[in-house]
Amino acid sequence: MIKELDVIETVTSRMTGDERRLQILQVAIDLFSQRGFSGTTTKEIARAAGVSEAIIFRHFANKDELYSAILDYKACSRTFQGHFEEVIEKVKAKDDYGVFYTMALNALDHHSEDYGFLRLMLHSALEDHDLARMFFESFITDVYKFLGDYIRQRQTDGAFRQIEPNMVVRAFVGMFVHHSLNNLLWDKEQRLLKISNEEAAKNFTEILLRGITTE
Amino acid sequence: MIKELDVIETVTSRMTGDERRLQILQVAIDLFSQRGFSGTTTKEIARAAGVSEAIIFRHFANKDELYSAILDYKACSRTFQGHFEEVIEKVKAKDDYGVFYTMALNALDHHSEDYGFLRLMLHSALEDHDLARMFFESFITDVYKFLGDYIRQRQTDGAFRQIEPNMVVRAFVGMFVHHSLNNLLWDKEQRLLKISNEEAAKNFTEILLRGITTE
DNA sequence: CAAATAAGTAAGTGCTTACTTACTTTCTCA
DNA sequence: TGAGAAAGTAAGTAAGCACTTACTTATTTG
Repeated sequence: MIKELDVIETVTSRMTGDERRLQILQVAIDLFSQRGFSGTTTKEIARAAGVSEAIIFRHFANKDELYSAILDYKACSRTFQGHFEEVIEKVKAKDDYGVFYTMALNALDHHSEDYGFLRLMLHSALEDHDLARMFFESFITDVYKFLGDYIRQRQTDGAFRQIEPNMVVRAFVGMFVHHSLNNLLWDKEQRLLKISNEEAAKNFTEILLRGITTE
Repeated sequence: MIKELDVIETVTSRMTGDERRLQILQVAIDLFSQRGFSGTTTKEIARAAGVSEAIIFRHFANKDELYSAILDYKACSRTFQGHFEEVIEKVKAKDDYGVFYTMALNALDHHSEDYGFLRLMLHSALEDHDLARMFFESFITDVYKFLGDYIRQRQTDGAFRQIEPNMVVRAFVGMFVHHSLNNLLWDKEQRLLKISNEEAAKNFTEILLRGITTE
């Protein structure tokens, strides 16, 4: 009996400030990604976090600051980081297939395991929020620089045709981002194209590489 | 003096029911595409249409019906239709470059001249509204069928490699849709890649065709 | 162990929202 | 030309919104 009470007390026991703050933030991220900023009420967030509305405003001055806090959170937790490491080896080895395949597969896997992230980015981009701007500045530009540099190098090697490198990146990124977006937004049952991420990455990479290598 | 009054009266004169209904609808489409459904108030719509809020509810039973009416409007005005006609000639001539180039250029031009349309579709897809479903059913599936059939045919001709045709469509559509989305959402100043629609369509088509033709 | 501190709540506040009512102005045509 | 229909409005209403206040409970610590 005492044990059961203990368990309940543990489960139900109050959190420290930081714990609660983080939990509210995660709940908010989840809800914002589903319904967007203006589509989510503070009442809903409170309910989902299992607390009263007032404690949300103890941790965040207002609703906007809640949105802004996601920025720091995402910037620190760096979902974006560490995505290149695996690819860098392939770059050093000038393994064209490896570079593009790994890049695509990593992205596709990340998208399918955290599809809330894509939704959050789309919402914040449509709402013209800083979160989208930061994502662009800190990640998209990096991808273009990273892949662009590789393509430039392989062009001077004579391995790739002379095309504007960023054009090539745009084409390639487009393939797998559109694929994820398609499965997330329009064709959730994947009626048009049901395929594993590996298969998709393989096909995209093959199409691109044949498309840009010198014959 | 009388003339000036006349002009003012003409400009300010009351509309017929149908005219007003249509105008409200167009104003609503514009605002929904900017701010989304839950981010737009009926008061804002009324203000933008230059009428009192009450007349919105004379024409549309509630805010939801306003959203639904866009469905019929867009379905009738068929922004989607007539996009294939130009391509059909190229298909008949088995002009591979023409087919894909025209397809891409048409889409890119359409996106850049009506970028509100893309925003509206994204919003409604994120909000899981019927509008997005209809767009998918009536247009996206058509594109996949149309291009997919062409690819299948050219595969039996021995001109294209054996790849899942819808995979090829996904890759190609991805290139130009992502390009438009990128310019619309993340890189409005086109800092990463400033290029004409013609140039983009040309490059995308070349990459794809080299990627899928038999060597 | 008591006092300070921090986590928590119930019940509000005033403002905004979608939507209505009761009334006025303009147009149309018998 | 005048009555009826349709376009329009001003001024609401109740519910919902972001946010606050005044107070209660639990946890830490000198």
